[in-house]
Amino acid sequence: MTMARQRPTLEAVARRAGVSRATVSRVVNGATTVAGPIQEAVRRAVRELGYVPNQAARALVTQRTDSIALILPEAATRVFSDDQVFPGIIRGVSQELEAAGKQLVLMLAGSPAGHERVERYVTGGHVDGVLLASLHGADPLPSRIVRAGVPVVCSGRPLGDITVPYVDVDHVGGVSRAVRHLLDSGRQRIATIAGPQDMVAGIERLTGYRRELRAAGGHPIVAYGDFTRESGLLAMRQLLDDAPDLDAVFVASDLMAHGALRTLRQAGRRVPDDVAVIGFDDIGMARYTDPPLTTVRQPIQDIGRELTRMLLRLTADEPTEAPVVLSTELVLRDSA
Amino acid sequence: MTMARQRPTLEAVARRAGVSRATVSRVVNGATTVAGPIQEAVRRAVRELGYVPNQAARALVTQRTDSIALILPEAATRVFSDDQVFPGIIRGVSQELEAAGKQLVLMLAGSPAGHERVERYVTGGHVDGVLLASLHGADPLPSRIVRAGVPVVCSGRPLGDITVPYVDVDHVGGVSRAVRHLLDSGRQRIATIAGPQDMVAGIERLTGYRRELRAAGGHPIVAYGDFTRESGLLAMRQLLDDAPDLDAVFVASDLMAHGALRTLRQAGRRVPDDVAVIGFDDIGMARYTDPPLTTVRQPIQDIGRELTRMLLRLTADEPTEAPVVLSTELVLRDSA
DNA sequence: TTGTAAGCGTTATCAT
DNA sequence: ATGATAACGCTTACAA
Repeated sequence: MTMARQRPTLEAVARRAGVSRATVSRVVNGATTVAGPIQEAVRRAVRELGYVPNQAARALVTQRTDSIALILPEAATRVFSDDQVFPGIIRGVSQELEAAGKQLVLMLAGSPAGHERVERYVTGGHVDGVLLASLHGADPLPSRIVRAGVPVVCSGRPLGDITVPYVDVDHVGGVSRAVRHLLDSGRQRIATIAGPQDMVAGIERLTGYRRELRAAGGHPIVAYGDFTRESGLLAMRQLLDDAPDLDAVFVASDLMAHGALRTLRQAGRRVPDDVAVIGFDDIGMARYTDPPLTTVRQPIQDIGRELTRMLLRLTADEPTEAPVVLSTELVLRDSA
Repeated sequence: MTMARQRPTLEAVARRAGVSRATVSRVVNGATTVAGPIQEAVRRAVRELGYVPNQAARALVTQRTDSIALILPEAATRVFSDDQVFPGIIRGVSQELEAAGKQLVLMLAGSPAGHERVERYVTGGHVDGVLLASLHGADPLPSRIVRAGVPVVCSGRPLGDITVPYVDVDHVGGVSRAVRHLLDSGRQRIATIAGPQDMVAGIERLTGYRRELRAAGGHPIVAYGDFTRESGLLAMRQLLDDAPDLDAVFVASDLMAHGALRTLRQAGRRVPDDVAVIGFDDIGMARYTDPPLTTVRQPIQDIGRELTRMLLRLTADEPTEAPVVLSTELVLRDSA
């Protein structure tokens, strides 16, 4: 039943329609220079034979594949958690790609082996360009891909290599505003739950906290998480241990903030009365926590869109792109 | 900076190493028939030039791409929710594919346009085979892809076309056990929150409930959800409205069960004392609900692995595969 | 407007 | 063991 039938080629269609291969190619690719009746005949032959162009052959000559890879150097479990940041980016990317008629190819690369295979895949010419998000440390992947002549755009400033075009958000500015808000509302002992320090987002948000606090003569109190809810829950416990007198905490992601909220409740601290909490991201969930979360909003979906637009320009051979930094905004709800 | 340098070809490597293209090809593909020193020279040339084989050219002649598509006809938001079923399948698929040295290409197709592009992509020869999950209604996609000569395996029996190989779980058996357990523990008014009726999983689980209940002379009480937590929450409300005297509910997914639990608490019903609850899936979260959820376990990751093994056999031209049905098991925790 | 023919970068089949 | 050379299926000058 499956019967892997020989796929019909241009040649076959041409014979059936009684024209040349070139003409069939023209019709298939929507050229306007083909006479009406002949177009009709070709289309019929295509339909009857169930012809679909062989992409490998087409790519070989055009040097284009009309698809774009989005690489996430993360394990499946991580990407598909309830952290709505990845989905937001993916949605933005999908939208722009859809509009451009390009296909999105999503690739996860948790393991080192996966990392390598992904590199071979994209440098092997399977895609016209690459979007890279959630980079850890000074990952050599971006510069490797660039060196292979494949256009790349990163989400978040890449740590090692500054020459790769990227889209990022104003982490420091957003965090500063958050900490200042805490300060302005009279908080004295402001702690933070920082993100992983091998990722720009983690680093920058901690920098923003430190900078603003120092400017106010405050004393940093830091615990670290990895952007997961569980890690936020744990980090908050540690914070409570280290500094039982804290009265505010800036948490580097909403998901971690959610975990922190749980710990605070278990510890009998009222939010925001005893402890004010501010998150970062403004994912959908932030409205539904108890109490609703005050947070630094980053335009997640716009990141995906901007990334994609930049990459499409790059693949269209437009000149090198300057980094784009999107702005963040403090969203006041009830937790601070 | 980006300088889309001409990618070096086999030809270039051959010239540099002072050998023929054929020899380079042999070395690159790990043939053992090449003399040591020559191998060395070729490898050096490859390194110096940064040569990477052009996959389009290779695919054109070998008719293989060494990559497999996993298509999810769902929007990004849906796939990347906190329903851990998708990730589980993806993880299983990744494992098997990794072992086989094949690349996973994940494709989401929420919109009709996306649907069509995905079809063109896979029938265009970008991949050696296709895994299809989360099919809705009598989606023509599987048979279309089969007709194009590309091997396909579906997760869940496809609704329209029975001729496509698939892997599924014993929904009916699992649900029967769950309902029987409820009956055996003396429950009298057993309701259900069913899944979407355009998906096998939704249909079969409802069938299991109906069948078992009817056998016991019971009276079905049904509300419908779409496998999301929110829909479970709503459906439970409706159930409480329709049948305030219910004392048990079988919910067709753990995520919906989680929503239902919330509604029950809000309504002041104690679980399991007033109302017993049984879910389906046994995702990680099921241990952490309050109370921990009794549920029908399906081996999610194994589904992914089995799917992949089956597809790999198919692409290796082994004969048509009979459907595989994995068994389910009732996991007793505290909610029933 | 249509056809002819030259590649695109590999692999694979022959010879040598 | 190595090298010519013919495909693979398509696009695209260039001719007609």
